[in-house]
Amino acid sequence: MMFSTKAEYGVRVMVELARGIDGEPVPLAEIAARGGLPLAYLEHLVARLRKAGLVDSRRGSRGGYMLARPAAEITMAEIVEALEGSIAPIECISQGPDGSIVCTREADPGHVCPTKLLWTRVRFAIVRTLQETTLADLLLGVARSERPVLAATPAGDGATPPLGALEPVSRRPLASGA
Amino acid sequence: MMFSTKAEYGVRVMVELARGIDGEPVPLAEIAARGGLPLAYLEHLVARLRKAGLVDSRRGSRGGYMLARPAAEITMAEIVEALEGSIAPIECISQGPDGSIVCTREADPGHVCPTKLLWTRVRFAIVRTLQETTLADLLLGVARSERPVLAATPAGDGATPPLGALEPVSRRPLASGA
DNA sequence: TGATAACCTAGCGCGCAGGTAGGTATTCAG
DNA sequence: CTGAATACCTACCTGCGCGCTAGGTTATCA
Repeated sequence: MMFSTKAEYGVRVMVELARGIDGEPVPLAEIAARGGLPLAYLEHLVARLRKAGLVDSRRGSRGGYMLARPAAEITMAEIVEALEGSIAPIECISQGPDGSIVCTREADPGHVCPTKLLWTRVRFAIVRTLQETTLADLLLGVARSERPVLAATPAGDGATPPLGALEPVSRRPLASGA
Repeated sequence: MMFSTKAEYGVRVMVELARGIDGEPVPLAEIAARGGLPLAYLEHLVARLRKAGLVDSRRGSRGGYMLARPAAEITMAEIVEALEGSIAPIECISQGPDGSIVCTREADPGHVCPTKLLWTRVRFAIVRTLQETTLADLLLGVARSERPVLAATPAGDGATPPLGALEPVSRRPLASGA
């Protein structure tokens, strides 16, 4: 609904690569078959990942793809942005060349867009989460598989609409080294 | 890109309503004209807002829309959800009837989807941000630049550190040359 | 009584996500 | 050397939902 299948499939591909034996490339066909995903489509996605320097490839027989870096040093932000392009919650909010957040409808310098604050916050929340989660985190989450996920909806709070159960972000790895 | 114009326009409408004189309805045509937005389209959006109990209406001459509650008691989460439906970062993640987060591709009880953790986190980050921001916050932000709840302070706009500064995607291979 | 504005239902175009198709280049096993 | 396996590339297709329009019917006020 918000991110496309590019991000969804792409992250799955990266997880599969992270699971492979170190140094041994994983053929894309294997990943496609295992996940029930269209191979030809994955090829497009993995091409972007390669251009972004997230995966390396080996051609020919016994070839395939492998992570360009250790899983702990690859953040979801890198993966998602390589696939989806610059992250923006809505059309009118984007990131200028200098890194500043600009609002399309805020042409007049005098006029301040009241909604800019909201979308800036939302964008930051998303980006931060994507950056704080590494590929290694996803693998760990699977290893310690059956966590007691809290399924309680705090609907008692009159003002709060139906919201989901959530898992706390417990770790914050994010070594700033890239 | 992620939220549609429904959310964008809808929030703008709500801001305009919040600016109106208390008790005096604001005609939608006025909001449309002021924001340069298509009136007929806004009618659809405001209909959803009304069904969600966020706005009240008065028909006929001198009619219009007004907030159903004080601006400080209306969260962005309510607005966005009324317009966009249940908030989910991607297709395969949705909220079950019991409030728990379910993953479409995770049918097998034995098999744990490794990417579920990521999207659950992302969803939570978005929802929390939307809930922590009220309509009144946006008005205040316009009146005076206030420190946001999250450290997302865009006050200087240069305040997007390497952390928040995702490299723009280097490849635009679209080249759909006519 | 006429103007104003909410309210309702139906439809439409077109961009694009999501996927196919078919080819070429490279590497390995035997 | 040959053929299979695999990455890599370019082009094309297609359904559908977003964003918007159209044209009506009620309700309310001056």
